[in-house]
Amino acid sequence: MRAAPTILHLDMDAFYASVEQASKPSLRGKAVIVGGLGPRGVVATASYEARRFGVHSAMPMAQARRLCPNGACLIPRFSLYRAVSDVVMALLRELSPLVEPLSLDEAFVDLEAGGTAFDAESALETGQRLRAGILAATGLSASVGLAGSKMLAKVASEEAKPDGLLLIEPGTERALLAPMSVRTLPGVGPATGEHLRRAGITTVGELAEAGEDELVRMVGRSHGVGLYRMSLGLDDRPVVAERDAKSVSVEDTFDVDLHDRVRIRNEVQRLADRCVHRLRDSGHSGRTIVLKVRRYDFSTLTRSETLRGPTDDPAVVREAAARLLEAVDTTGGVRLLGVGVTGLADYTQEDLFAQSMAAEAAGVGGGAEPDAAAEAGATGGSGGPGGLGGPGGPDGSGGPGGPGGPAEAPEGAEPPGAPEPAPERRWAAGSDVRHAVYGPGWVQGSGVGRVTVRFERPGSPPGRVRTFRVDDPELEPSDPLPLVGEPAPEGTA
DNA sequence: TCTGGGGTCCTCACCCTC
DNA sequence: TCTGGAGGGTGAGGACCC
Repeated sequence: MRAAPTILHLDMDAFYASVEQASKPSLRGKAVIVGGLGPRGVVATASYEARRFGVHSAMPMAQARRLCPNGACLIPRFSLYRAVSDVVMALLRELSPLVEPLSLDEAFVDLEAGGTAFDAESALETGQRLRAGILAATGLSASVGLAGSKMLAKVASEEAKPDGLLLIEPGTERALLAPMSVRTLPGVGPATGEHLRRAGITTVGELAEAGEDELVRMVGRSHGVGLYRMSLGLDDRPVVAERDAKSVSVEDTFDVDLHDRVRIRNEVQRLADRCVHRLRDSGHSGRTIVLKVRRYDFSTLTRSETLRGPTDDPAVVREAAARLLEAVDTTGGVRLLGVGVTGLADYTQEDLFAQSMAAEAAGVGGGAEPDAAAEAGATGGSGGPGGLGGPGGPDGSGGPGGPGGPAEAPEGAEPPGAPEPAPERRWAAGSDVRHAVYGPGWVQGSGVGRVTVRFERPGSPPGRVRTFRVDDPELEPSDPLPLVGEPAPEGTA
């Protein structure tokens, strides 16, 4: 165990919701819920004001709305969160070269490696300075945990929330951890927590008393040994600055279950293309293609296929995904589809020989019916128009919550040859806009051909609300404004 | 009105090779 | 030649995290 508490864990408080409150002055001090707004959306983050109503992450958005009917429900704006996160991570890198980001709003820092702290006193000073720096640079509060290991530093920041700092002195770990819930420990989720609870173990102290052998018997070798060590406060995992990605995947949950086999095939192709796009963006190729299907009853299955060599060829990934789909029974409906690539290589040179061998081995182009044939025969295995029955035909539009996921068109109703009418502009709640006359603002709500915009910006007083037709030519989507640094011009709001 | 998206890691089963 | 075990690769699923 480390002698000095020089591992720092940073956790931004209710990050997405705090960014929204900072960027939308009228929401400060109010309940804000960020997440998917579609019928199957879930909460990504809730402000502390919303948490008082019982709203929390991963809760279905519909339930959150019931608990907190007056809360502002907004779609996430990842580009803005990423920009704010970049500012925070840059501050961390001034403290040490060893910064391990866990997500946009969390990171470990090895202060000793950076020479910024060597004992409790210097660590505390560094932590306070960091929190002040983050507040000045972003306007946001952060919680900091300091300890001799990653696990304890994370526990400390959790205890310090919100807007606090806590240092765990060496030697006090076991006493501090003992009364805490086993769920405090990383790696103990609902399933393991329930498993342990049934064995009469609910606290970290009871975990330590159970002993390593008993824990290994209960939850397996790897997990058992790790749990026992953590229950004693032992954790020697180093802070790792660079981690190689191991997989790339994309998935979509549909507002309404898909039944039509042709539509399902098309969605898989679309996902395969998106996945390859992401794969190429990251400079990787990959060898194993994974298809994920979540059925109407929430049961999830995966099918995978390993090629002879890595690929980033969209056609190869599409074909593999299509082959995998053929082996999956989708009768009853599909709520989610996903395509992923694992076994990543950091080179992208196409090994055509490997691909052709793999395709041959799998029977593609070698006499088995090609996918094009399936494409042409629109009946597939779904029994033709019977697939239309489905879930009672809700329109799936759900008002203004459009971009939450792919909206389900009426199945089997392919677009006719007639020219398509111009699609109605959709304004997602929370998204940034700019009006030619009133300037920057954000969408407060939209429906029945109208969109309501609040005109305010970071640093301005709470702004006025105005309503426009959704097709108002003077209203345009815009990029988010920075939270700090751009003074609000006179006359705003 | 139930349950997102993008990941990592672990376990187990099965097959094949040595 | 047969058999058993070790070990790697692959495929599938579960748990967990943010």
